[in-house]
Amino acid sequence: METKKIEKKWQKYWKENHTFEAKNNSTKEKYYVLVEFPYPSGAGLHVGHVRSYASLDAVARKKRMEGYNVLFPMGWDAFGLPAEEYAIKNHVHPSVAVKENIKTFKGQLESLGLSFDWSREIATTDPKYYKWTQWQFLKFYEAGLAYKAKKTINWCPNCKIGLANEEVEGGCCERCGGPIVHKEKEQWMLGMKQYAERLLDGLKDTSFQEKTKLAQINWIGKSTGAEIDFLIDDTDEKLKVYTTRPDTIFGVTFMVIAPEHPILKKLEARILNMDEIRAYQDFASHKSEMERTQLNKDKTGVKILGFYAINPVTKTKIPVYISDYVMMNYGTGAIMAVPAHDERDYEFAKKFDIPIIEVIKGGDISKEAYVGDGEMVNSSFLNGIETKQEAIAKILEYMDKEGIGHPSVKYRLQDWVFSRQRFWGEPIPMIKCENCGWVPVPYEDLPVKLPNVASYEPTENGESPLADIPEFVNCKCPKCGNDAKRETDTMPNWAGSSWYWLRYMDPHNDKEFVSMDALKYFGQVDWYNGGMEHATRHLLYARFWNNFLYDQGLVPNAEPFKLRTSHGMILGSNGEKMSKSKGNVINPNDCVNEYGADALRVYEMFIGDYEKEVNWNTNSLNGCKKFLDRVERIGAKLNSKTVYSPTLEVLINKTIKKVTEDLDNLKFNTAISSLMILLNEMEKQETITKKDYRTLLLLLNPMAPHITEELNEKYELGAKCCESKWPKYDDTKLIDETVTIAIQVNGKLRGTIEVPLDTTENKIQKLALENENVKKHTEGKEIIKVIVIKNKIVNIVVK
RNA sequence: GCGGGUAUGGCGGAACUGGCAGACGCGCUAGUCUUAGGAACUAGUUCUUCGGAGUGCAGGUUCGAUUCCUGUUACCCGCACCA
Repeated sequence: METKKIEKKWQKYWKENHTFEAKNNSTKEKYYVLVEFPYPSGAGLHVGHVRSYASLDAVARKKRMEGYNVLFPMGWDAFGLPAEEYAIKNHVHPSVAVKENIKTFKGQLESLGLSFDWSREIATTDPKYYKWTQWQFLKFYEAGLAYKAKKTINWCPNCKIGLANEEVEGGCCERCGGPIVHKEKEQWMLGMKQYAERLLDGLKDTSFQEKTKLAQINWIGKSTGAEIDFLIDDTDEKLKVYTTRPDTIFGVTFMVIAPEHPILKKLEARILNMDEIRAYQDFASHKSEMERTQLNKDKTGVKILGFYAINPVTKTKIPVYISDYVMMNYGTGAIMAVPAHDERDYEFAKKFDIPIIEVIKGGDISKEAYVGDGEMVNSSFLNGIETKQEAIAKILEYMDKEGIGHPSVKYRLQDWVFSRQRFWGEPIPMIKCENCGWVPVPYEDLPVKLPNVASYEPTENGESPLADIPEFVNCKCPKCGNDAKRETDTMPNWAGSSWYWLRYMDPHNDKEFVSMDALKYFGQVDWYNGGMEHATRHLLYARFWNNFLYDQGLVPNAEPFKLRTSHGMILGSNGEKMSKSKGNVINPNDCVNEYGADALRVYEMFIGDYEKEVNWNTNSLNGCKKFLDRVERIGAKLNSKTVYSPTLEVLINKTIKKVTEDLDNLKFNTAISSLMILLNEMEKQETITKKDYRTLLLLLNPMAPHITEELNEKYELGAKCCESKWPKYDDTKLIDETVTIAIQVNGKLRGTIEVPLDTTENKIQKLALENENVKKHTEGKEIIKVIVIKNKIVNIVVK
């Protein structure tokens, strides 16, 4: 039978027999394998998806054979801009395009024979799904963690959309690449910052790959320092600063506050150069994020005339500047500047001709700021202290006693901007009432559905297109019954993916977002694989969300994922990222048509180190096809015996061990190469036994599920592979009876000898010295030492 | 600037806990069979002046280093005026 028919045949069999459906009330131990669900783009499946799905499919299939009740689900992360843009152009509801795309994607995934449990398929755009996304938003709201705030946000003037920090790349919009500006806007926020420490700490309870943990730690950006109050002269007003170096307080010669700092408003009456300040504020806000970060060497700012700050330790008057190198959204939006020991402060001081006081010995402050450690000077009671830790401890003790400062911890992580001014997202289920303020949509009224309309363009003032739809906007206040208006912002793309793995556990439940029974049984995701590009954003949002649900008693574990792994990208054969414009895109469909799904799967697992990016190579795909053809052809050598061939027994046992371990350790490439080695050896035999062949097929089945089932059936070797037990190896049969021992002279290989296993060291040494070639290299030389490592190597040291 | 990673044949990559570097595959070469082959099979394939030399480079530890240590270079990724 030809490949295509075989593959269709087995795909049909699995579907009709519900072979891969996980059971919710199983007595078996569960194993939850999760791959990131795709955004169903019009372009269809990418070979990169296949790499991840095929590899984790092999894991899932093997775990099933090992006796686990495996949950391996798939769904669609289908909200997002492309569908909306398509809708704007063609005036069709985005759900229409999404439906089409899902159909294409699903067909492609099915043609690969991936063992997803399709009975649990979900889509974030399905009202039955986003009802519960909205429901969970209300939980955040009730807990005080969802709030509306006027925020200086990252605004993309091109997309007319507010972006989270996570969506800004180098000052540019991640989507359109255009520059980001700052804009004040009322936005729904989720209080993620409060969870910073938890998110940091929770990493200890996961076995994420180290690089993923580090990316998260970096992103959360914890820093330990102190908050110190500087009084403003002639007032009770305080300027609170955050610093990691309170020990340098005697070196403070000026202060800098962010241009948006509220104290400017408060002390407006005293400020003599308010015009100049306003002009600078204006200049800073119109500067794009790009300019603000990239031209970072050139410091700008304005000295505030009209008040001073008082150094709480030295009681000296200190001038205050505004400058955009201080950010309002980090720390307190104000810093104490120590130009002698901070590069940025140094540059600013040089530019504005501010004095520089050295308080730590070791550098040359006429040339640059010295940021290293050293002896404290010009610092009153700190003088003479040699280490940073000691100096910080002493000054903090002093500050605490005097009530002027205290230790403080800050995080880079910000609250999550949860509003988007877009149509194609989950409506935020809130209602604004003149009398009652913000009122949540009652639970029984969920979901707040997206309406059917003709135009999907954002409004000119940047509001969601929903704002232009009176039938959607106008409603009654659930509390007082008066006329009210619906929130027209929608949730960000990350919302639906922040809990989807939970819904898979109980996808058809219309009473609860997931039943507690299902949650308790399936617990955490055992193995979650996805792209490295999601190591910070998606993974942090998801962990935050799950930690919150845990605090609400809604899920039984704080951390959602035990293990997180990432696959490397697949690049075009020219080493560049696959893209239409470069003409190097490989379509998985074409590969399946020409080589078969099994060959594509095996190739993508064999292609190289799973975690590294790799160039596509169609020749190599063909090589994998040839391997499968050889597996098929060797069936002709079958004899009727049901034990292992003695000549193959050790190798088969070794191969079982290797494949078993490799599939658990992301080493898909060497798992396959070990099967190739086994096949090579089988081809050298006159005949092979049924047991030899069946073991090969069972081991290969997770990678190449169709052809192995077919051959297993054809030669009547036993139960269906997918319904059989994973082969076990015999520890006592892993070692060959003879070993080859290398003989070195002065560390250089001069010969090898074959000896029975566990030959004594004396005997080996004797044999080694008798070796002809070895003699040649030892003749006339003094043998100083002979090192014999049993079963391995001999090294003869001569002079 | 900070944090992390990588470096092995023509190519993708193997190598357990320090013990025969280059497994496995691609490509290439020669041959067999064929009307033909971009099929299949067989043999070979790190370089070499045939002494040796070889895992980015320079050292070190060791009987022995791709593996451990010190220094260094290149490239890749993440974060970045974060106080």
